[in-house]
Amino acid sequence: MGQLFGGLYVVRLGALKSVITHTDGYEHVTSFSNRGDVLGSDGVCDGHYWCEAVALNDCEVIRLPADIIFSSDRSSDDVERMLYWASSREVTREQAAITVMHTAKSEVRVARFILAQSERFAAMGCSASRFTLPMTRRDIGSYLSLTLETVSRAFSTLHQLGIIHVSSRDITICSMDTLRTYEG
Amino acid sequence: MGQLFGGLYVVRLGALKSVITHTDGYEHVTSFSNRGDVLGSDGVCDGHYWCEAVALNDCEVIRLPADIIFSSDRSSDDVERMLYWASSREVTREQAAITVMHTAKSEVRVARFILAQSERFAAMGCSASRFTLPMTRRDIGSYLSLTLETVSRAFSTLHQLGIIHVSSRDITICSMDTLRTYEG
DNA sequence: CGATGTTTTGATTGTACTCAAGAGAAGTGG
DNA sequence: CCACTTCTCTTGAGTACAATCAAAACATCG
Repeated sequence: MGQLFGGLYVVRLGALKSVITHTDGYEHVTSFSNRGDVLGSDGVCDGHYWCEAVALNDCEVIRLPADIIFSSDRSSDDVERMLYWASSREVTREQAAITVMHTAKSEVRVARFILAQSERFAAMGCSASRFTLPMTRRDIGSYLSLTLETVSRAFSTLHQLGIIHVSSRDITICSMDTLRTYEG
Repeated sequence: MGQLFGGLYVVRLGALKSVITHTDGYEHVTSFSNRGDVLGSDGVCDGHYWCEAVALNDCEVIRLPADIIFSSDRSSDDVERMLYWASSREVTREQAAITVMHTAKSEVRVARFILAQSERFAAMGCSASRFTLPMTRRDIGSYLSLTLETVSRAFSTLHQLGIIHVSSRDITICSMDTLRTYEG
């Protein structure tokens, strides 16, 4: 965080979280990254990274040096295109996160979060209905602007409603449709 | 909103708000813009504008066409630099907004908001301690993720504490230091 | 095994939302 | 100029929700 922009990073394996530490010590999780995601596009604008990436498990990350990305000969047009695409997706997710934060009920936020995770696992070729979350309840809470207790309670409620099955970080979605249409 | 990117816009006079309308009809005010601010940098990434700008009073806005900004000859380096600078500032403000949204108490959020407005008026050469807000309580609420009633109550509380003087949209900051250090 | 971190659950509290009503400001047309 | 409408703003009362404090079960790791 605050470091000079040195390039982009592509996640090849594992999961990470992006964290912004504010001056008052408060830490906010801004995003979770899986295989195929691009990290570091937050450093493109003014040449400094805004957030810090923390591995949630064993990771493998590939670095794309800045000079390759911004080479003056136009041999790297595809890289540049990818960069724009990545930062565009970042904006989309940020906006979506803000929307979710406004959605009143904590259970709905958590339901949407589980759904989003499910879709990302599916996109990686894994099961959409059974997966193990790589992050803690505290991380989820920070990401959704909730306390870890509230997140835990939301998981329990969704479990009791028979929508999902929860065993610590192992999640099984019992009724995908109910989860999708869940509005409290 | 959703329109093809056609360039950037510089505010020459007046005040505007940027609004994102979500699919469920919910409107969220993402920023307020004054003289000197740049609008439209949200459309750079994927070629479509994400939000809509609404004038809060009589405005004068200058358009910088896209082809001038992205001209292949490097005669427009200063424009390009301004573009990056503007989008960088956008990110900064967005991050700051997220932080403020996490600050628990509504009165603190409103206090910070008043302070930010004061600084922006000062930057425009106007008085930092006496100004008229161009936006409604509802707009402020949307921006700070509060209801208009809560915003109104926060103004009243800060008034009763003798920190500011409020008469509808006319604000007078009585004790700048107290406002700056206000933490509830 | 002890130590540390994570998760769950309970009880209580506080804050902001909701609903509601009225006052004030601003603009429209007779 | 004055009703009339339409916004905006304020204030009150009650409620709902998530935060907080607290404790115990569970997991992970050296």
